[in-house]
Amino acid sequence: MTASMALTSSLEDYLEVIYHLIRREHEARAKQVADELKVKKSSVTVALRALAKKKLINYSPYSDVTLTAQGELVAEDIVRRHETLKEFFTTVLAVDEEQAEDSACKMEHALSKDMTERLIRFLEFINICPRHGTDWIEKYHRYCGGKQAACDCVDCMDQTKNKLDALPRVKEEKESMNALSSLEPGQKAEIVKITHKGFFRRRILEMGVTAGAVLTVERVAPLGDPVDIKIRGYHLSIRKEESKNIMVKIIQ
Amino acid sequence: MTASMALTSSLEDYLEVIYHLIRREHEARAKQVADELKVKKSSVTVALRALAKKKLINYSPYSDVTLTAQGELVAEDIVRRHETLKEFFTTVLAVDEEQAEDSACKMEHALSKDMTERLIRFLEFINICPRHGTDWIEKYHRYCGGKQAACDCVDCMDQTKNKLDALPRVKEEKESMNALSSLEPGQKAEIVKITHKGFFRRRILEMGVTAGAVLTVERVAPLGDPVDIKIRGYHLSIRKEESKNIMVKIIQ
DNA sequence: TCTCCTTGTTAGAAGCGTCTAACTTTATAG
DNA sequence: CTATAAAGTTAGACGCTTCTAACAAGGAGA
Ligand SMILES: [Mn+2]
Ligand SMILES: [Mn+2]
Ligand SMILES: [Mn+2]
Ligand SMILES: [Mn+2]
Repeated sequence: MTASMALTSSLEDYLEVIYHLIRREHEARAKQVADELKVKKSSVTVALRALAKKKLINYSPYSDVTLTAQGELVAEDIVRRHETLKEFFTTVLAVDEEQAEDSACKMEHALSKDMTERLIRFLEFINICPRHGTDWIEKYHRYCGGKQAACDCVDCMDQTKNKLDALPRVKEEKESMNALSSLEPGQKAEIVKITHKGFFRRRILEMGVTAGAVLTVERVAPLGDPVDIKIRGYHLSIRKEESKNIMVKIIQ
Repeated sequence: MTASMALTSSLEDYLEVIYHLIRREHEARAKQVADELKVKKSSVTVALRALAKKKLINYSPYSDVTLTAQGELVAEDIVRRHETLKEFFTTVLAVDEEQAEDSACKMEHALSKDMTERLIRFLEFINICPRHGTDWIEKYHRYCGGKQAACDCVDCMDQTKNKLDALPRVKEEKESMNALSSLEPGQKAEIVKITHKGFFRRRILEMGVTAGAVLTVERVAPLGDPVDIKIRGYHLSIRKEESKNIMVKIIQ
């Protein structure tokens, strides 16, 4: 509405890969996008510019890519379509992982909102329905494998009825990655990524502030500036501005 | 193997439309292809050249298009994928005709041989299995419609077992269109299409040999030349060469 | 601080599929 | 047989996606 027609299949795929990279690797770099999609780096540059123009990613040359709020929504939608198709292919058609993945990623671009929801409902139904359950789909697979003409309907009513509470809706549980600046005194966290560049990056790396290191927040000054932390036995004072670029994962 | 990599989605769609036009209208003309695919005539010309280069159609400028043996096979394959997907969408997901058609035609290009067969087996299974039959899928539709949490499993074993012989595999029954030259004396047929051009076409049209007219073969001379027919009350003698270009549908 | 390797960008090209505009061929109706 | 309409083709263009080749930036180690 504000801008930008629907995405092309190609751009959807770029966005999807960026989404996964951020989830998996904590950052999306052009090289990785290129590798995933098996295209050359220069093609990625073009695509990134297109996605940025549509306000789906934050992109400036030489720096890594993040998703805008809009981009996040669109990416989640694409992934949903992808996953839904893939689940149908693997659990119902018993297609192997690789082909399911492959076909899903080609077809996802043509799966409407409505059909996605219907397909999800269908997959749910297969899992939930107490009469046919997983068992039913297994019968189908046997029917495919052997030449058995139809199913051997004897054990029917005595099927598990308590499969209802086992319905495995994937809950996505977002990777909890925060900026150090957002922590409260007393909290413990593991450093995941330092997004600083140049001089300051080198300085804090030298002081032991590296990915994987565990820190504890000691004190936070009134307006959040500075933040005192304990790391590798030392005490360290970091300015708020700088602590925003240190990404951590909270530890209980 | 002999030539030509896999077709692009676009070319598959052109081929598919040509196939349907020949079945439905007895000939495929560029204009109709353009209308079906909602593209301009000039785009069709380009596509036809591409398909001809791949030896899937017989094409020469200004004349109508036919499928080669190869093209027929490929087209049938495309249609099979299309129909399979569409059937899944309509009968299982209960998607409306138009959207099913639309999505099927976009996704068909990414459905492998293997997956098509699996999907066909799945649709068969749903129809055949004596335990769940059509009823099962109807339950699914009710489950979608109302908020009913699962199905009401009471009438189970006593389901129709004789649905096996009602399995509705579409048998395709090819439209029987023959050349007049292939008929035996005594046979009756309706004229479907006259593929002659120019002078001769005008002449026989004037004599009442027009699409829709019904004729009876009276005599066929020793080597098939000439063929005597009765049409609109008149008798007519047509040379064998010329009767090859008069397409008819046999009437019992 | 300097050097070199990796990562990223730019420029220019190509293939595909489509379009518009102008032209040619074929069919049809007097 | 001729005039006109319809169908088909050609030429030139554009957008999208990708590529290759050459160049630029950034970072890690000497
Ligand atoms: Mn995809
Ligand atoms: Mn995908
Ligand atoms: Mn299609
Ligand atoms: Mn189709």
